[in-house]
Amino acid sequence: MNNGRFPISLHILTLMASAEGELLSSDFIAGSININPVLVRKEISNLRNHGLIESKEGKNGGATLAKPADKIRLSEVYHAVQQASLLGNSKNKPNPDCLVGKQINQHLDNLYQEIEGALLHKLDKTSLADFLRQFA
Amino acid sequence: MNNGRFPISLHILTLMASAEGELLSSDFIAGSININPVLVRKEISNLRNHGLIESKEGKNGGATLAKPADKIRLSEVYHAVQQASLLGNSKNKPNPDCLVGKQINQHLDNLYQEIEGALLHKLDKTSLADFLRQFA
DNA sequence: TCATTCTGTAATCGACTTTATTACAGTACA
DNA sequence: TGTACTGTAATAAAGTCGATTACAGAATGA
Repeated sequence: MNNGRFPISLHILTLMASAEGELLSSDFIAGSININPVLVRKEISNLRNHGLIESKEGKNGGATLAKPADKIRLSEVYHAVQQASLLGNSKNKPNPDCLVGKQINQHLDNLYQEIEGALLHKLDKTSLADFLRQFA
Repeated sequence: MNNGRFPISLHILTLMASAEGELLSSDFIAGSININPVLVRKEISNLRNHGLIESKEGKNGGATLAKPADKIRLSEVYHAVQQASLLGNSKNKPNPDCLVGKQINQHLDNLYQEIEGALLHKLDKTSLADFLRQFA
């Protein structure tokens, strides 16, 4: 997956969960994460496409959660930002004349799928509300 | 983690497991993975530092497993190549004046540690010999 | 001894990816 | 109708990854 995006998306969602329905501007969020506001808007756009966030344009606009924080699983966040395989698909084209090379990608894929299953199981057990609750 | 290295290291180790004690040259291995031999030697160097491989310099040199394939857990391979956090530590320095920003890295770290635990549990159950056994 | 065939390692380059930045159209509000 | 936002494209800057070159050192065997 695109490593840097998960923490950013989770940060955004955590801020919104703590704001309890208030609309947050991309500038405000960017100030908390300490990144560029355009990047925040891009992530918000992605999270919106995945049904986690609603946003409003224009003056006094901003974004907020599309559903209660206890209804958002961290596995959904993972799915929203996940692009590539977890441990990295070898983009190499191994030698097909080699017994190991010929089959390894298939076996790697199987292994990744198992591992990702374990990871998603964990993430599925934690809601955004659970995550927020840790903050003192 | 450095995504691309896990499959490469596992490929190397799988070749060695299938070669049963024979010394394999970096050129031969590179030919199976279809990457540059220098990269192979770098990975071998790393795996050697982690006690998984032994190598011999000079003519007719090469590398072989340092212990039987059924004594090598895939979790060891993961540890050998793992550098960064699984889901990616935000390298951002969040705003310390923000309640969420101030604490989020700590909570992200905790979350990652939990998830990584689940992942390692899976990888710990498979040995290199198990992995090789899948190859027809 | 000495040419050969390897490993080990550093250094550099190019390709690719990621993030920051600039720019600007569109929308809502007061 | 000015202001404060979002949405999005385009470009630039920075960082990362793999390939490649280069070369010293080690083991072998003729």
